[in-house]
Amino acid sequence: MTDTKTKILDIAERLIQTRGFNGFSYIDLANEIGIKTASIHYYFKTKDDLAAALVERIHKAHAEGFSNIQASTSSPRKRLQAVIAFFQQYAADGKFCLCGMMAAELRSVSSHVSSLLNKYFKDFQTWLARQFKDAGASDAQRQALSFLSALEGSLLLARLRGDPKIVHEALKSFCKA
Amino acid sequence: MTDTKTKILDIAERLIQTRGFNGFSYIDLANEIGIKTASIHYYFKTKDDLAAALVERIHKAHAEGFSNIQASTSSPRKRLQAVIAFFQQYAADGKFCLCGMMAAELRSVSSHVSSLLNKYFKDFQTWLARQFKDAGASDAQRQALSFLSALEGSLLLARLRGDPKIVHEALKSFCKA
DNA sequence: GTCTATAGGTGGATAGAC
DNA sequence: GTCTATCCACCTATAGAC
Repeated sequence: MTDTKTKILDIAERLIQTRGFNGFSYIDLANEIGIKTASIHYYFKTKDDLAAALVERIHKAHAEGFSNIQASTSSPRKRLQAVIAFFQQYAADGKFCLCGMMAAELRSVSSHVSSLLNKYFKDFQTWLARQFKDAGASDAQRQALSFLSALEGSLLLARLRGDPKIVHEALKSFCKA
Repeated sequence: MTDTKTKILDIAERLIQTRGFNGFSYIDLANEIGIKTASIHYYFKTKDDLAAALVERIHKAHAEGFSNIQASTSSPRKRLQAVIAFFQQYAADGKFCLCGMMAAELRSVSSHVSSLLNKYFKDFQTWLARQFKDAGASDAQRQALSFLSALEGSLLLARLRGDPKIVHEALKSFCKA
């Protein structure tokens, strides 16, 4: 049996990825878990605290995921392919990137959360840059920025069009060059 | 003196680009204009009607803008540069793309608005593909998709980091090849 | 930890007067 | 066209009992 705090995080993560931070409420969480909203406040005093916990949790999870890819996959191009496949699943599930969503709704979160989002994307870009550098690119940082941008943008378009393959299509060129 | 309906559209456009569709209310519009919320409902019966009008208006405006660039700018690469400069101004103003924002908040709008968003991006991609084709690319449609994705994603990152130049940086490679 | 109860605010939307 | 008045639903958050 999963504990309540984890349940809250799991459901909130899914709801933000599908509906956005301003598109769900504590009542949605409470109803799905079968508790009352007051109990959610016991774990996360404010909605912004919940947002911060979610960004930190997904930052950690993705960092571990990237680390695993680094260890298990031989070539930099194949590592990038693995990342694409992972995020394409978001689109297939009707989800957007959690941090991308919050970056869109930036004005609705505190500067603390905004700072956590910045850290998430900075680490993501650094990992990507390492792949491009290992592949022999001279402008690894810029390529990493382009890849990251195209990933976020293609997730938006893929969900809008109901076609997850768009993510792979938009990022294809980065794995060939 | 601008008429009320145009004022509503102008202010709503800015608020959606900065705060998102779920991040502003009829009271925000009414306060800025100096009227009451009931008067907003006279022009736009529901918030979704307002959303639809905004997507259609910006679709038309951007189509005309692209048409002007097509007529006034000689090379396809320079035309893409002009588009980048236009959207980079959004980031400089702390704004995201209106249609990108609504694509993120997709679950909060009707299927009618969702359909209008699809049309907007389809036309955008078609115009971009024409530029890549004119520049001699064999995979113009795919390049257009990559460009569009990177544009949307870089707008998110540029605003988050408070650095508009990121848009130009992320799209640089498309204007060089 | 979870509950009841409630505060206190904001949301979109409508009816009908002017 | 714009207003007043109002509805009713929803939201985040808190106090205090169990």
